[in-house]
Amino acid sequence: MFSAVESRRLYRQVADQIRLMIIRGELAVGQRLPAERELAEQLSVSRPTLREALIVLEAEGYINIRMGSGIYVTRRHAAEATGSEREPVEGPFELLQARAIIECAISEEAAKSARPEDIAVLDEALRAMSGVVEDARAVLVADRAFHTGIAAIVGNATLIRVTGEMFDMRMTPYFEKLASHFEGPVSWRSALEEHRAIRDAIAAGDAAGAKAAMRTHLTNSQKRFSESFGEEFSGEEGRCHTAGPNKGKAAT
Amino acid sequence: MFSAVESRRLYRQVADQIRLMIIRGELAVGQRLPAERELAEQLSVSRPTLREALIVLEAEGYINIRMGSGIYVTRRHAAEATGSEREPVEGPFELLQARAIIECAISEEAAKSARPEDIAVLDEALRAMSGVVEDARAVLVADRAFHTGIAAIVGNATLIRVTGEMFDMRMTPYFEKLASHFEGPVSWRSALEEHRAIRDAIAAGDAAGAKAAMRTHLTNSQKRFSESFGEEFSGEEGRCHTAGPNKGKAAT
DNA sequence: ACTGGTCAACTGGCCTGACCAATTAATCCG
DNA sequence: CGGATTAATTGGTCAGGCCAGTTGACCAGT
Repeated sequence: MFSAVESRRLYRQVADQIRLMIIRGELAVGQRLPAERELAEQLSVSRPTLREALIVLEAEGYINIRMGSGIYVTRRHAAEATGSEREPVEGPFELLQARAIIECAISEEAAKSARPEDIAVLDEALRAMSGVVEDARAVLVADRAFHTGIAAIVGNATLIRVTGEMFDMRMTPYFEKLASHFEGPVSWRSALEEHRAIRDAIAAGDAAGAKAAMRTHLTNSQKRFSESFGEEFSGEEGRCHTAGPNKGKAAT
Repeated sequence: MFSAVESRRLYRQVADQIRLMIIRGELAVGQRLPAERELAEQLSVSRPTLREALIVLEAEGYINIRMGSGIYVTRRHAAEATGSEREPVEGPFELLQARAIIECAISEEAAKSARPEDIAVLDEALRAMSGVVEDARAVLVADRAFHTGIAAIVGNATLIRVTGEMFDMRMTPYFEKLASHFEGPVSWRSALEEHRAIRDAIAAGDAAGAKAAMRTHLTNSQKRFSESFGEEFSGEEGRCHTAGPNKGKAAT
């Protein structure tokens, strides 16, 4: 296989260069870039080419172009604002943050309409989880059952599906590899206790309490994760596919 | 209010138009688009403008531009990159309820960390929407941009993706057929007003207000829907709390 | 008949230069 | 001093042109 050489289009080279400067922090967030005409001259390209590069960066969410005003740096990392999605999975911390926001709201809602039958479902999931804490695979099934069970209380299929899909994102090889470092009987038992707190709040019809308990749970999950991996990953810059059990630095 | 002059950037209108044609399947995947010069003439824009629109679509992954060869449609949905073609569509009311719960929480969070640049993005979406209220296609694009724009404020790619995916569920033939009965310039103008309220609350850093405004917006959407729904298909009852059988099943 | 090379038509990539429209700040007037 | 006006700045769009890569038809050599 002779790696098809892709002749880089000029506007892409320009976009790459500016994007790199933003990521490296050489262009501060909020800072205004030079005018298009000036920028084009500095980069030795024509204005249309420079504009095409800027449009790419705007589509990626790095900059914001305002008519008559100027070009401004909006964010430093690709938090993707426009659907130019990259890898199907986002970072672990990002995922947990999203789950915290969404599932907290769901728990709050669930507490308002929980019936005895719904609580029974949660109890079943808890019981199952307590019995398989040693089994890395089985415990995940029980964990998932608990979280989707909460969504099921609201009685909304979309919520159940979204909750399940977010949970399933950890079922990728990359996530499992990372998870194997911090998930263990000890951490699962902690998670189980937090689950019980959530269940109790929902059973009591305590919406605020359920929300808080869920937030505590997912925040702690995040904490357990970061502790096991140390600060090397705290930056959590993209898919560092650092194989190996030893926690090597994310060689990017 | 006075129908806001269409001051939208031209290349975005062009991009929106082509993107919608792709999403709707009017342009088949793999199909080659007309040459840039010809396309520009058909759309009554200059070639540079058309190019800028195409570059946006390429950055979003909808098309693939091969120099010397042509422009090809690569995929129909932005989310198709994951390869998972989802079909299990839930009911309209169910979807709106789920969005209400989830997007309320996101708005609440967004209000806590909104910066001027983020508000500028929302304003851009609002302005775009106000100019195309008459255009059933274009208004959807602006609507989507507003909702994902809020998620983008939090800076979490997962939230952006989930928000976008939920929105895109209305892009199915079934939903569009139903929507055609209740969506119109009048209802869109109401939605626009509600959007403005949400934007103002977020800009003011009012978390509770943002949450409430978003809930009002999606509740009203549901109301608008059900009113027209009732006229067309009178009799149909309480579909909004379906999912009865799901209530017992935790693991899906 | 098949292979390899040449060539012309087509298509995207890039440029120059200009004008329009929105924004912003300096300026003027009440 | 404050609001309205003007002028400079900046992004948005356009026109036309040239260059470079792609493609396929055509032709010479094996």
